Amino acid sequence: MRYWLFKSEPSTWSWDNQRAKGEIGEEWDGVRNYQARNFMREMKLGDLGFFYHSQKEKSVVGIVEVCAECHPDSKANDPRWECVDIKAVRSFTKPVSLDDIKQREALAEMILVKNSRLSVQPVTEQEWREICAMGETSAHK
DNA sequence: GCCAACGTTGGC
DNA sequence: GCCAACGTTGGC
Repeated sequence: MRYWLFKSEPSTWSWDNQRAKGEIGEEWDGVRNYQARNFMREMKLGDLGFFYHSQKEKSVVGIVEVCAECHPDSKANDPRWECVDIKAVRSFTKPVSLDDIKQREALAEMILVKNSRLSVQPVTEQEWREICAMGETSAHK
């Protein structure tokens, strides 16, 4: 099982929009970048991902799960573009900001930091654990 | 709002 | 197949 990060502008598609879809989830449509698409092709059912708000917030706000593997993007009129479906799993009790991430030595090599323009990217297990620990206080397990 | 970094397109 | 021109993203 692998870990990922999905980036979205809240004004286009926010964490609230995503959560409103519940267990059904939603297509991660709109990706028009080969690197990002290729990562989605590698995703498997049950893989987990971070949901990141770009632009003003610049924070990881919650956790999502892949609930449909790669398929054609229903909103694209070009068959090259594909996407997975994801559903919200839970919200962070404390969103983890890009600043927080940059301050951690262990997270300095994240693609989020190194290549800010890639909207779908893999996350290592160590990075996953670190950010989960930062975002979820012990009070909420 | 600016601009650096990165992708894509198309002429040659 | 190269590369200049252009477009987009996202942090600042």
